[in-house]
Amino acid sequence: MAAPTLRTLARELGLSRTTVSDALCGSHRVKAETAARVRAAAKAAGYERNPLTGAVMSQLRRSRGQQFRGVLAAVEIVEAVHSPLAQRYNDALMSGVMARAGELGFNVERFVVGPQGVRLNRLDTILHTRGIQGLILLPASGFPDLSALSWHRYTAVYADYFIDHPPLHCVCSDHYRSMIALLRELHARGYRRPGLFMEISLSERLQFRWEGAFLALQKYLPEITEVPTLRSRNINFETFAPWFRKHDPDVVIGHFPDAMDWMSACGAKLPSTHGFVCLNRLRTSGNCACVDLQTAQLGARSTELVVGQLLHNELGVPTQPSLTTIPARLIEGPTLRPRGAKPGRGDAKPGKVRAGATSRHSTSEGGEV
Amino acid sequence: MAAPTLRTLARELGLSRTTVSDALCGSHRVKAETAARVRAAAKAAGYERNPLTGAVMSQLRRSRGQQFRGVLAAVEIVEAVHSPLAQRYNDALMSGVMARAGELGFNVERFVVGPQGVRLNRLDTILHTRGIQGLILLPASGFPDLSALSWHRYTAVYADYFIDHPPLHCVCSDHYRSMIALLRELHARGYRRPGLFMEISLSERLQFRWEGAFLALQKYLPEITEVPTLRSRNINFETFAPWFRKHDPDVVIGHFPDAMDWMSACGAKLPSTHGFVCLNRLRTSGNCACVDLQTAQLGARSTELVVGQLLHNELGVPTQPSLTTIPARLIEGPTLRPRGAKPGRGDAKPGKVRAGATSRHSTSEGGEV
DNA sequence: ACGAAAAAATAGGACTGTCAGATTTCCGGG
DNA sequence: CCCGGAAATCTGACAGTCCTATTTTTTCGT
Repeated sequence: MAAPTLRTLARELGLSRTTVSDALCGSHRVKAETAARVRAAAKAAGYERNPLTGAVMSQLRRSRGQQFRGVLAAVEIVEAVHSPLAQRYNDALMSGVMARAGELGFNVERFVVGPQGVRLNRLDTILHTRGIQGLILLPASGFPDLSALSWHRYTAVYADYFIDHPPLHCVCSDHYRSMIALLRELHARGYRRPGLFMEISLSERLQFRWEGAFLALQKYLPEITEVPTLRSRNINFETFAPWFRKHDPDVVIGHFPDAMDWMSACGAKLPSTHGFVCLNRLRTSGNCACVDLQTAQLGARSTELVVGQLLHNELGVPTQPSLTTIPARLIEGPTLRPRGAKPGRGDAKPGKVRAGATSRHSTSEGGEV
Repeated sequence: MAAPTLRTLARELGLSRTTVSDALCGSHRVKAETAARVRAAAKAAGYERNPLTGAVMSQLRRSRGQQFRGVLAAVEIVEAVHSPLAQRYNDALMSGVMARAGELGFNVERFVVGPQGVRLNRLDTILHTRGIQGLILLPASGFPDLSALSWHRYTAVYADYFIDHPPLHCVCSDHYRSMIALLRELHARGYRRPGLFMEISLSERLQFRWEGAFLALQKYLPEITEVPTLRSRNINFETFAPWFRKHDPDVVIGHFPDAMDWMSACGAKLPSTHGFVCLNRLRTSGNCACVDLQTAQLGARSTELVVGQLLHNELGVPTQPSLTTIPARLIEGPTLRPRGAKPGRGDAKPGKVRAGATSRHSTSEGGEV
């Protein structure tokens, strides 16, 4: 006897194929009693749905007609005040989200949760009544808890490193790899005493990824003089200057562009005697070399993930959350000497990558930082 | 305007959809003149046939709706000999790939590229004639170059950290975060002198992620005594014993289970005086605590990514490659004392996590390692 | 030159599972 | 008894293929 199909099964049961399909997918549109009956019959008949056909049919049915496919929610969780930087970061993310969502046929609506916006259970209601199923959660300070939402109705991505309530897929910049690539590039330009300053709160938030990569590569790059990291709760001229004067790094890496002034005040000339790289482009005003975290790309990829799951009807919390990362890019600026230029001081040799295993890495990842 | 389909095109041309389909497939059943006319119209209308739908329909028609499945290729690139460990790793990946592929309606075929298998351009031909479009590339040693394949025909994922020829999406274990979580867990169990040994080649391959996380957390965990990492081209008893005797770590972390013997030979008792964690479960024989890299999950996620792109007809090299990671898990074993147990030596205090920011991390990521 | 048979070209039907929208069934209140 | 609304169920349309049916064209013997 031939393998049973949806239609065969439906005829046997005296139901329509749709009802059978819905019943087997656990749709709420079917009466529980009927669904049970269908499942029993399917099991008895040895029916197995063809998942590939199902996927093809699904996208077929959806793509029919006009372009508009639905609405995504961009959810911002604001506990207290929102720093201007966080706001700029979220705006950059959103530009990527909107662009890709538009390409994929979705509209995006922004919601703010917290004291200044709606409460969580109110959001749940709004999303439900509006029929919104796809959520993009913008980075929140601390450890946001969204477990109160009815997750069986939504599919979501958190645009930051980690969320545990509930454990969702995350999308974030690849800080670790970016630091590795940055140091390799600086090394190739002849810098031999890279120094890193870092506020402890920032470092903790990223699980020390900037610093971990920095510490590891200090050990592995050839001819490096290890400059200890300046680690502090509060980085300002008073904490920076003694560290800079004592260890005299030939290139300084850190989050605050103010460091350029501090370096100058200590007698450094940029870029002739010393270099500087800011770790976040959004903090700069375009007057120094910096790392572009590719924020818009992150937003775009987040959107792709959510839409992909939406189109396959994958709602709820994922069984195994994953983290998707995108490498950052080095933006050139007047605070770094280019490749091949002569170092400004005697203790470093002209920038040429040494042969060996590391140089192969350097070649393969040279374009990005 | 909606995307043109076979039927729209046929109506425009005043032909039946069958004729159009045959014409586009270059069937001899259609008059050459008609075929040319159809191809011109298809190009003008921007018609693109959905190959996956085509495959589904074809098999559906032939096999009377039996269980049709698409096909994915799992490609193994073997330069010379394949170490037993690499083989076991790939097999574990494959089990995850096969399982998820089955759920999604795909069969998987394994191909071996290299001296022992087919050449790259031969693979290209095979995949083309078989109509295979989805590729899962298993980890290869070194820096594999697959740019010779006709990438406009395929969508692929590399199941390792990085590939640049061509730059594809990658899926890999999150070694960095796993080390962070592992150290937090060891700290919570009262260990205060963690020591890491690492072969340089291994470390380089992973871009020092194990070590980077280790170095960073040594700085940030409270009450830690920093034990320098044992770093060597070749780790054996002769290199291990002096390091172990000199620094006396209270828990040793590394890839080789042999270290347990070396520790015993130096007078250590596991787990009463010292602990040990192997960094790769596949290297152990189940007699020690170890880190499970979640290999099957990685295979599953890789498959999801490839299938997702296939269903959306997204072929070719991605515009922006991304890296997807999954955290590893700590597997308990007789070489670690449990949480709350008393340390075996006087220099460490009972295992209680200190209050503060780090403890929140520890709580939120405690389950995984 | 004509008609029948052969050949070539094109058209039709059936097949899968899904989803939006239509239709039917059910139930309580007026 | 009927109306309104909700719940449950059904209908139709959709993709590309391939086998078969139908139409059109060509061939060829008389």
